[in-house]
Amino acid sequence: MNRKVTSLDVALRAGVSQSAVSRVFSGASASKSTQKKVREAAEALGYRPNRLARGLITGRSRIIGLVVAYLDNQFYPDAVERLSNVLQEQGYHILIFTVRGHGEHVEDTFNQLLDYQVDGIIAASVGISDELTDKCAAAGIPVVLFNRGHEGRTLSHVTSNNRAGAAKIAEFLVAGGHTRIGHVSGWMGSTTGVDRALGFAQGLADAGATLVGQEDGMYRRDVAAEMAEKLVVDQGCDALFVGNDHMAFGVMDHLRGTLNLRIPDDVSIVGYDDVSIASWVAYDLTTLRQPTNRMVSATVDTLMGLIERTGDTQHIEIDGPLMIRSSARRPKG
Amino acid sequence: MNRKVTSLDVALRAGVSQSAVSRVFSGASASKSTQKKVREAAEALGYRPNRLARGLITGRSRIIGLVVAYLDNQFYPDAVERLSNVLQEQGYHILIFTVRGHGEHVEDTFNQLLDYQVDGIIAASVGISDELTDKCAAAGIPVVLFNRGHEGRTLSHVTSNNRAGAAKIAEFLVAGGHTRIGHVSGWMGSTTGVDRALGFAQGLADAGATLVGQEDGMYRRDVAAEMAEKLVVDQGCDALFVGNDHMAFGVMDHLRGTLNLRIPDDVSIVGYDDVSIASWVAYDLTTLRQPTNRMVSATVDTLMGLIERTGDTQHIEIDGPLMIRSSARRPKG
DNA sequence: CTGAAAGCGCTTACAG
DNA sequence: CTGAAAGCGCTTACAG
Repeated sequence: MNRKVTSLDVALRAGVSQSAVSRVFSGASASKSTQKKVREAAEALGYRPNRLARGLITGRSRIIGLVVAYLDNQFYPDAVERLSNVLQEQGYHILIFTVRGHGEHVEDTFNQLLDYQVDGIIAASVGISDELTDKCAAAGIPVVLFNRGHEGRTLSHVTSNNRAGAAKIAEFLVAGGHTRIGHVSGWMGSTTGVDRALGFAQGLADAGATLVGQEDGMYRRDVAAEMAEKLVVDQGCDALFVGNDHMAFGVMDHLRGTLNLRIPDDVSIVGYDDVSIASWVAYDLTTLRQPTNRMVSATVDTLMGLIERTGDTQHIEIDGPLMIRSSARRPKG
Repeated sequence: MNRKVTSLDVALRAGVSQSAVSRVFSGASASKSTQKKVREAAEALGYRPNRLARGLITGRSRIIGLVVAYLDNQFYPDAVERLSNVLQEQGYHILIFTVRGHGEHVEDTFNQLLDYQVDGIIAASVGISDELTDKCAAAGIPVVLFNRGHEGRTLSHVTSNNRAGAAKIAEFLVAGGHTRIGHVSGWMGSTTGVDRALGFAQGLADAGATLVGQEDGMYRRDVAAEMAEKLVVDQGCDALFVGNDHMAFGVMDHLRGTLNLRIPDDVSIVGYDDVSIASWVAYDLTTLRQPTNRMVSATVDTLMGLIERTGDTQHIEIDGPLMIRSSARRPKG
């Protein structure tokens, strides 16, 4: 294994100074002839600038820390892929940290992220404490929450319009003629879970209906299935809004497979996210689509604005459409 | 935003030299009293060592580059999560690069990875050209292929035993009484696709059966569905081995949803991977389980051995069990 | 054990 | 435009 080739090696071969080499690769001014000599020497030697060294001096690592949980919920790998693509286009790369959903180790994770001198942090599906917010602020590292809101006004966040979306679902279910409507919520320790539950309740109220029951599905298939059974069997619900698609699939499997109920004949099911599985015929789930592409763009734009100090803290909510499929009874006419 | 706190700040406050601070944090020798003074000062100042600076001098970034495609196939996010967890335990972190499945941009991706001075590279579901292999070797960066083999002997790789696994499936299908057996293969441009096809053909031959037809599913749901239709409708297959679960779900959806066939009554379907969706009752897919945990451990162990120069190139194939569920007819008795 | 010094591979004022 | 020099925040021989 050969010694690493550095800018000095290139300089020697090209017959210019090391600074000249640096200038060529950092896009600073350099004459055509210097450019040419340097590029040829670099090519011959297989030289590429060391980004860590560059980062040390510029204070920009071009690394974005991404904290993510729930990778078994297809929404997240999909979002990670799109975030990665958009960030790569801008010359940034993702250092990924996986955590459990309910907030353990998040602090430790953030510390490690800061050690790596990331230029910014995207926290997907993870809540952030005030201390952590302060610490990042003190370190000058901008944070954007993806698919999670934040109580305070200090952190940027990008979500779909969870309240409006859930209200749309409520309206749809009532219009479908359902009278015993229940909600298997997302984890009520998350803003997303809370906002969807709030919006749903409000939507029902606006349509003159009431919620028969609500249980916390904890974003888990098994828990959601159990809660759905409680709502349907014990409380006689004939329609369920399930807080995300991932849980909704578990609910459908349990209702059909174990309880032998028909969907939507016996129970209507509506989810939230519109992950690609939702359109698979085995589920054909009616669900509110999260506008992932626009959420991703907004997240990256916000983060870049913060990093480059051209933008400010943003709280963005994007409306998504209801994807009407066959898992829930459709309104007549 | 405060200026970054450095080891010098800590040294000043603790009344020791900057080297002493460094020693405390790098675990080199330091007296109890120095340790104490430094830790207190660091705590008070909120100091944490800059890993980039450390990496510059040690030549170890503690970053592992992970190149991955097909994130819509649940096998990969699952593997990424486990790789990330195991690596994190060892003090490494993952810089993630997403690429398309069929090998474009892989070269560019690797270059960027090298720019970041990664200590090693894991390529999941990505093939590597010989030039790329050489380049990484020249840079002294070890590469381990995950879930892909490699023609040459120079690259380490970890897979399940694709041939044995596929042979096991062939045996199972023949024992189930099927006589018209087809294969929707994984992309034949990948070693995984090829090995499974080879093993399947061999398994059939060993069981005294022959393959009715084989089509390339390209690891895509839609393509696989189309090829399955060809095999079943045009060639009268009554059993299909589909090269991975992700395609198998697409095939099942198409067969049941569009062609109105019953599984396994009309057609038996067997997949490969045993992603968690496979056990969902909507599919209940008979499939060969990839031993993901062991593959991940083997991958990380191999990579660590290479990085620390304590280990050698490895070619590891791990056997996985056939998970018998209801998507394929079971042998009698 | 500990401090002063050199150096990792770059970027960036500063003169010329 | 270009080179010499300082410096980013660390680690690590080298003396003491």
